Amino acid sequence: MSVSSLPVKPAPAGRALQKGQQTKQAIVDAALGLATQIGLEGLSIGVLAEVMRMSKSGVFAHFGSREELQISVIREYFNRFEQEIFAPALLQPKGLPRLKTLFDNWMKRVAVEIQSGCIFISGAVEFDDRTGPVHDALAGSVKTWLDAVLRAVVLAKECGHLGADADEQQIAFEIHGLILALHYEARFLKNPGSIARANVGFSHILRTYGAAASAPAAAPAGAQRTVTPTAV
Amino acid sequence: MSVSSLPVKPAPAGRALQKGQQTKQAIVDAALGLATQIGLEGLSIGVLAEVMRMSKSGVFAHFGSREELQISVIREYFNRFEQEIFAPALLQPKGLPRLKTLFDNWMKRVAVEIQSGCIFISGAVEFDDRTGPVHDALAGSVKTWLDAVLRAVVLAKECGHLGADADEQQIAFEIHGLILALHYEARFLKNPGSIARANVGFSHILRTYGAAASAPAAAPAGAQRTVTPTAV
DNA sequence: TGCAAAATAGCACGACCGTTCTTTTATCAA
DNA sequence: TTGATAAAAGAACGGTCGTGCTATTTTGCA
Repeated sequence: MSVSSLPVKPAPAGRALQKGQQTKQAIVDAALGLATQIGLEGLSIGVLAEVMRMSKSGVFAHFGSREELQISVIREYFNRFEQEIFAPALLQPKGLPRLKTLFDNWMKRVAVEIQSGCIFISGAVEFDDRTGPVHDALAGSVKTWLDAVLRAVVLAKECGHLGADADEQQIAFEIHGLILALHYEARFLKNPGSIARANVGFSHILRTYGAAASAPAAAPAGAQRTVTPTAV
Repeated sequence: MSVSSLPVKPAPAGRALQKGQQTKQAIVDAALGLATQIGLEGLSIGVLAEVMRMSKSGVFAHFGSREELQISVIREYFNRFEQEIFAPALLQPKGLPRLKTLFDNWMKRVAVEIQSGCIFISGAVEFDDRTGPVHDALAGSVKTWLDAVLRAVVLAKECGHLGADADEQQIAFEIHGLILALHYEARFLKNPGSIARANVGFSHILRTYGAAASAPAAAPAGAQRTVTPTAV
């Protein structure tokens, strides 16, 4: 049976359904704005409808369930994350330049999120012992992102920009810790100077694991080490 | 007017009100158990009453408001934190021994909280842009605790166990980051090996900021540094 | 044992939640 | 302009929430 023989072919084939997708995108935008502030769990269809100046059922119809709305928000957040942080870093050459750009862009984003919040962090707390599609969507996005960071570290090591004995997972872990501490201390405790401390911490990591920092093979622990400035 | 001339003096002066305080403590215990899993916001009087096999109003009467219940939970959590982590560390001599004990006990606690959750972390996310008495109680407890960590670092530096140019706030910040990364990656992402990475990170911090790691005064950045084993 | 007071239960309230169903309005191609 | 269809609104549902009120039970001292 050829496709063209189907009854009338409901017209809007290539053409987008225009209005519908358009307001749906607007709803997701607004929902993301709310979710960053009050969390994915705090996000309610009622207040979202109020913000959108729509009826609850009007908003609801676009998603069919609250979970689907939350997943849409996660996807949108991930896309922006990728676009603002990851994509520009890929334009940099592999190795330290790319890793530094990645961290810098991440820091810029978090600096904004000190005011607005980060759903990768709040969501981790909200869904850490829950199962279901929302948890999976969130965990998947976070893992994809952290894997991208890890890959940047691995490439930097392969380029010889990090010590041959550097543990890539360890480095990624410590970088993640700096970001989390920044978010915690700046957003919750309102501690000034947190941004500077995260940056200093990153330069410490580069110094500790920098290529020239590797001790000669089989050197006893605590042997003298040469530490390069790593051109920060 | 003498005290004894007051009307009958409602008896239970020195004597505790026994039963009331007793069940209240039991309620707080149960509430803490729930709050670590589902958060302070997720904590509801209804399910708490169910767990306690009491009526909602029976539970409610002990606190007068949900906020007071949450604050009681925060206080209880802080007390346990102090008792399990901080008090034993004070038995150690100032300097590195005490700092290490503090970190080790903290790690032990977090290792448990990978299953049960930590309200200093989940609460920070839930109350980071909210005001009121619950936020204040939580922020106060966290600040007190982080200040205790900072003081341990300061003492270690004063004892000469850390480099003279070591930034105490920076060290405390990086330690906090390790704990947060551990909690995030182990509890939410179920990444194995996170505990080891936090421990390795801590020994890196001690190595980086260790007393012998201090470069001679006014040495140019990137000058040779001697790194001691720091006797881990 | 008796009795005041404390502790707990029972019930109802208003508010908000996600969701379903039905009806009205807006869209867009023919 | 018409008419099928998508989009949005409206109203209602069962549910849970925190909280206030009034009874009932329990406690602990005289």
